[in-house]
Order: sequence, then structure tokens, then C-alpha cells
Amino acid sequence: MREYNFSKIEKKWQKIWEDSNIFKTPEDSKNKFYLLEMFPYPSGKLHMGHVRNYAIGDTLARFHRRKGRNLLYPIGYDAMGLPAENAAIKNKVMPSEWTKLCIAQMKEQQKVLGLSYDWARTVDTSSPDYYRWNQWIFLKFLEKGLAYRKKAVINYCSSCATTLANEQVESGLCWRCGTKAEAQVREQWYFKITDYAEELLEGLEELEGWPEAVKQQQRNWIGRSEGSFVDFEVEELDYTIEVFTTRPDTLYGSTFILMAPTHPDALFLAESGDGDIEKIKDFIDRTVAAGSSPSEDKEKEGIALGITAVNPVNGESLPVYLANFVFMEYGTGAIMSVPAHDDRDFEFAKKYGLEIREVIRGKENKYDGSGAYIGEGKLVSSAEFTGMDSKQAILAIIEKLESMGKGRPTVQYKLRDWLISRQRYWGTPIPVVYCLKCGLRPIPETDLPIILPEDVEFSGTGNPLESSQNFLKASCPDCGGEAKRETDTMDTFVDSSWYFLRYLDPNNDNLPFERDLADNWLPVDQYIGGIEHAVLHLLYSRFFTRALKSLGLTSLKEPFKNLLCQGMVIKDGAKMSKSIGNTVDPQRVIDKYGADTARLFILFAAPPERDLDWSDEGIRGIFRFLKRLWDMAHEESESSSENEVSADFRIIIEKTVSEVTQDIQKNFHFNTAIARIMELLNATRKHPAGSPERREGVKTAVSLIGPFAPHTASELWEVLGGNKPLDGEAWPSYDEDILREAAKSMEIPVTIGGKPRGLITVNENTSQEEAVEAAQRLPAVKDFLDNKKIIKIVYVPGRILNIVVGGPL
RNA sequence: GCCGGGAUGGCGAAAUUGGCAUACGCAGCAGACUCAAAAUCUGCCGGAAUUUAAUUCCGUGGGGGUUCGAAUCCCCCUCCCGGCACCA
Repeated sequence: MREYNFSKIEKKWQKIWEDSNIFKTPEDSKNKFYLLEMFPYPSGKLHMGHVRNYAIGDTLARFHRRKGRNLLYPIGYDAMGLPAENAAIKNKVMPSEWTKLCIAQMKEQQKVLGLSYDWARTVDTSSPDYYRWNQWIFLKFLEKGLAYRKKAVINYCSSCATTLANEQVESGLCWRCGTKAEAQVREQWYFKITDYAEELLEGLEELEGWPEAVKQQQRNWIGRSEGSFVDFEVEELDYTIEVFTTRPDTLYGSTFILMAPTHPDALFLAESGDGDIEKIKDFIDRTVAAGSSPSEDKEKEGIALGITAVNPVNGESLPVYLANFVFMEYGTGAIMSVPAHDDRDFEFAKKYGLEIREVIRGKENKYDGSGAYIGEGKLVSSAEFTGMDSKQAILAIIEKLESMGKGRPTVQYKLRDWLISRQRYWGTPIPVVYCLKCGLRPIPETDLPIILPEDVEFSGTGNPLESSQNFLKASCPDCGGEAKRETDTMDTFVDSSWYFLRYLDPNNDNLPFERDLADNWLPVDQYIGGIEHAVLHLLYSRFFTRALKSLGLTSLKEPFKNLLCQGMVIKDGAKMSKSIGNTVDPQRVIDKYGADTARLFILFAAPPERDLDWSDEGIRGIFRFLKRLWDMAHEESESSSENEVSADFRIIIEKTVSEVTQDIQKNFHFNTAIARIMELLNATRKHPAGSPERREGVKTAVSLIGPFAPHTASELWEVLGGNKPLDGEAWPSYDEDILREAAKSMEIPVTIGGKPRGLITVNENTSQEEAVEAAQRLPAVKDFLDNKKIIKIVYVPGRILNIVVGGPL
């Protein structure tokens, strides 16, 4: 018998697949299936998380191909970003070279895993052929007002030496390196994702194939709230403070007004008041410098501006403060404070001795003043609205404000525009220049791409692009005069926001992609990736898809129809990480057991969405299984399948095929699918070598394991006399009639008072009386029925017979 | 604090619509083969009690409920993981 030399057969089949080109995407997009994995950052080395992602993807790919779908299954590299640039600083190697090397290594390892990609479509975002289209799209966005520049308080990571988008700050820390994000005021480039806030929120409702967790995270991030603007006129000068509130029902309880320290009119207002201007300036500087601090609550602080504003509904004068917890970026940057009904306002009022006035009463009879009551209730001390419910009062008070011209209903979002400027080299240059005469000018489309220069210094400080004289010096596209080129590059999340479109048309020199191809192949039927991108890549891509649609480039609203978020790979109770030192190198596992065993173990050990516990012992069990299959298949290589298998065994085969098929396509339960195949092999093992059952069982197992362990299965399929490569064979079908017939006669449990006491064999026509009779013939049942009164009989045909008994007769 | 997900043998995990809890695998134990080991094969493998066996009782994080019947449905609680974090 031939030895299971996995490394030899894996190489053999990888070569056959490459030479035969059988995984090339069909032209025909009818009955298409677009299968996509989140493309990797080419770090050079695969880790287990990648292997898991690809094992899931490739299994689905091979399954759907054999099910007759026209499959698009591409791969690429998200190749721009900081690691390459940091390597340049450290090792004096150009990021482009370093990246090329890493991609080559990564590709090599992906090939070793036997993944069935259409390699001809590979996309490398660091290539000018790719990033020129980032620039092209940027110019379209600029034209449409979807890209713009503004000065604002931004997040800055000193370790990465660049600004960050809101989504890229996690609990106040840089998402990439964990450094505390600093608040700075800078002029930066933004994409106007907020234009799509409502659409992006509503669109989630249609995404039935997305995990609830991801949708919920996006909902929270978009953060829609309904409320009202209310105008408070300043008494000392002609100025209106517009506030945003979600609780107009508490308006009569408002006792002061708070504004953001970064409010553009803060100083101007202070000058008209009797506050201490120097102290106010100092307060503003201090709060801006403090930025947003992580985790622990900042103490609430404020300073009076020395002016008052009038509550439009009751004419009361309210003092105006700046407060460190009020955001300029949300609402209007000013709020009406109702300390009796808001925790934060309560804390502030207590600290500064401000009035606390109850206007909403909950279930309690009296407000005890010990804290804020933030729930809804009946209004008190609120003029004509007293006695109304909160809900009713919200509408009535907005109506009153509207009729007075002092307020209007509105919807606000937490979502902010996407800051895309990065002060780093290894990203897409933003295609604009600053002309001494004409100011900011976009570069004409025909002059693209703006290529990253090579004459740069990677000193570790400052933006390397500033060091390239060739790059900096430009001429104005309009007047031809002297101009300075923009040195900010784009956030690399721009690259990944539309790469799935470039796969459709990777060599197009005229457009990022042909619209027809996008219309035919999108949406992605199955996307697979990590949940860490729930509000980063996945939100940006949804925005891009909608923005590209408004530019007329596609007709699609949502890019990803179904999303599968795989769990982490865990070892010894913690996520595999270099710092903990619990990593397992996939290459070593492959060397020892082969790619098939590695893939099969990863799919078998847990369902894909759950975290996966790596186990060195577990992988040996999988290896044993493959080896057993190998040995059994070789035993049958010469046997013939002239004779029919027994009816009982036929049922086992049909059932296995049916269950494996369901498990894969319905809920990605690869673990149970593999278990079913193991069971089939265990049942097959009970029959002697050379028997029809043995041959048929092994052949079915080989065919079914194909998507999971493609090299071994392909080899064994050949050994068993398959005349086509396994991946060219149709996925086995199953006979519904045989399954239906088999379901007619079955063993069902007999329970007494719900406790199982035995089994009876019934068929579809067995009546309750017959079933009970059969049950009474069982000694175990008889013992329990002796001297007992039968109170009730529950007979569910094909399921159960439950006899409920009372006390002795 | 708010939102989302989870808790089943020694371990990873199964269980259709509420219908035999623990499939499949790992580890463990016993046996076969072997001079021996590895590999392979066979059997056992939730807990307790009955002093063999068979049987009975208990058992899906905890407590209550609905039901002929609950891992599954309802209410309350505990713990773990993830996300957001003063968003007015």
C-alpha cells in the first residue's frame, strides 16, 4: 500500500491546478457566485487567522463550483500602510521593494495551502495601476463635494506620526499601535460619509445575511437621534445660541446653557459678558489640550461666560457656561441643561451650585433631589404642558417652538466625516496642488497617476514626501505658475473600500472598472472576514458603494449580500499573539501534517463564527482520519462496483450526502459536515474490504471531503478510478425518495411522564393504539405501568410516545 | 453605564418545530498485534447509589415558571467575551 506522503501529493495537485487553469473565472455571470475574503495586509508571513479565513473560503469555493455556480474567487493584497514604511526607516529599504518581497512570500504560503483562487485577477493596491484609480475617484468625489478640506480638532497618533479617522480611535487609543490619540487642530481632507448617514443606517435593514452584531455596531456608530433645535437669545448682544436636544419635554426644567470650549463663537460671546476673559481663554486651551481621554471619566469642568440667554417658552434668563464635556462636533455644540433629568447636567449643577428643577415625574410621587431622573413621565411645573406624558409633550413643545419661530425638529447623527489625510509616504498621493496664485487646484484626470517619488528620505520624523524636491515642485494646471504639491496621502482604508470592484476588471486602463461587469457580478454573494472591521472597512465600503452609485459608476447600493465573521484563533485561553508567545506557525503545522490536515482541523474544531481553540492533540486526530481514508481508498483501488449496496447502507449514504450538503450551504456548519463524513467512514469500516458497501462508502466520503481536504481527496478520487479531476465532478446529489421512504419506518422513544423508558419501531401508519400496545410489550415499560393509572397519552407520530401515569389503581 | 454574543462531560463541541442530552473528535482506561516501542485495530468512557450485573436517581451557569415533555420558550439572577463610552 502506498504511504500517505502528503507533501508529495499536495505539490502534485497544486501543479495540476495551476497548469490546467481550472479555477479561472467563467466569462458567464449567469448563475454567478462572488466569493470574497478580506484581502490581507502582506506582512510576509501567514498566521492562523489567515489560514482560518482561507480554509472557510476555499471550502465554500470548491463546494459552489461543484454545485455548478459560476464562481468568482479572487485574492489580492492590501499593500499600502505603515509597516512597510517603518521597515524602510529601520532597514533602509524602499517600501515598494519590501512590499513586493512580502507579497511574494505571502503568495507562496497561500499556494502551499492549495487555495483555488483565480490568480489572474490579483490586485496589489500599492501598484500605481491600482492607486491611480484612488486618485481618479478622489477627483470625482471632489467635483461632487464628497471630498473636502476643513480645519477641525482631529485625532493624532504621535507614534504613527499621522492623523486618524474617528473610526480608527478605539477607546481613545490608536487602533493600530495603542498610543493615546492627541487632540490637535489641523486642516485636513475629509470624505463626506455623513451625507449617507441615513442611507447607511436604513440599508442595514436589508442586510439579512449579515451578523446582528455587526449591524448593531454600525447602528451605534451612526448614532441617529431625533430631537429639536431650540433658539436661546443672548440678552447682552444680538446673538442666538442654537441648542440640540432630544428631550424638548424637559425645556421648562432648563436652568443653564452649556457650550463646547471649541465653539467658534465662545470667545466672541465672552467679550460681551462680565467673565474673566483670560481665565476663559486658559480654560479653552486646557480642555483642548486634554483631548479625549481613554476609559476613566474626566471630571466635569466649566466656566461662566458671564452672559445670559432666554428660555423661549418661559422667558427665564439662563447663565451660559463653557463645559469640557460638550462636543462641538455633535449637534450644534451647545446644549440646554436640565439637571433634574440628565446625569451629566446634574453633576455639573451640583458642582457649580446651579438650580435643579423637576419637570418630569416618573412613578415616584416626589422628586428627592438625590440624582437625575432620566426616564419619561408626566410633566410638572411646565405651564400649559403640565400633566402631559413625555412623548406627547415632546411633540407639543416642538410645535409651540415652531409656531414661535424658536425651534424646529431635526435628526442628528454621531457619525462624523471620514478624515482621510495621512502624513505618511506609503499611501496614495492626494492629487491636488496649491498654486501661489490660484490656490487649491485638482490635478487633471489625464495627468494621473501621481506616482510616489523614490528620492525620499525615511528619517523617522516628518512626512517623507516633504523631502522629495521633485515631488513637491509642481506647476499649476490652470495658470502654469509655481505650485506646491499636496503631501498628505490617503488613508489606506480608501484602497480597501472598492478593491472588490477592481477584481472584476483588474487590467482596465480607462476606468476603475467597467460598469456592466459591476452590475453583473455584484453584490458579493459571500464575504468572509474578521469582525474587527465592523465599523471600519465594512462601513467605508458601504459608503463607497453608495457614493460610486451617485457618480453613476454602478447601480448597486450594498456591496456585500452575505457576511460571515470568523472567530479568533485562541491558544491557552488567549488570542494568538507574539507578545503572549502562544503563536502556532501555520508553516510548521503544514510541514508536519500537510495543508489538508491543517485546513480540516481548523474547520472541524469549531463552527466558523466562534473562537477556535488550537489543539496540537486535536490535529493528530484529524491526521489519523485522513490517513485512514487514504488506506481504505487504496484497498478499494482495484475493486469493482458491480454489485448494489444493501438498502440500509444506501440510506446511510443518501443521508450523509444530504446532511453534509445542508451543513455547508445553510449555515456553514463545516464541523458537523466533517463529523457526518467521519460517521460515514466509521459505518463503512464495518463492511469488509472489497464489498460494494466498502467501495461506495469510501468513494462517497472522498467526494464529500473534497472541498475541505482537496489534495488528498483529488488524489484518492484518481486512485478510485475517477476519470475527471474531483473539482471537475458535480457535487453528489441525494435521492429524496429514498430518504422519504426511510423516514417512514423508524424507532421512536417511549417515555413515561417524560422519562425515556424504551424504544419502539413504528411506521407512518402506526396508530396510537398500536404504539401503546407495542410499548406495553416492553418489559421496562410494563414495570412502570403496573398498578398505575394511565392519565394521558401523547403520541406524536414519528417522534415520541409519552404515557402519563397517576398513582396506584 | 448602554448595546451585542455566550455558558452543555476531563477538553473542542453536537442536538430539526419543544420530543432518546452529550453525535463527531481529543484526552484517558482496558485489550489485540509486537521481543519491545511506535503505528494500527477492538472495546469502555457525565455523576451518584445499590457491595458483580442490571437498574434507579441526579445532571445542559443559578433560581423560578409554562408544558404530557424544556439545553431549546417566559421571568429573575450570576459569570465570561466583544463593541461603544459624557453624543445632550
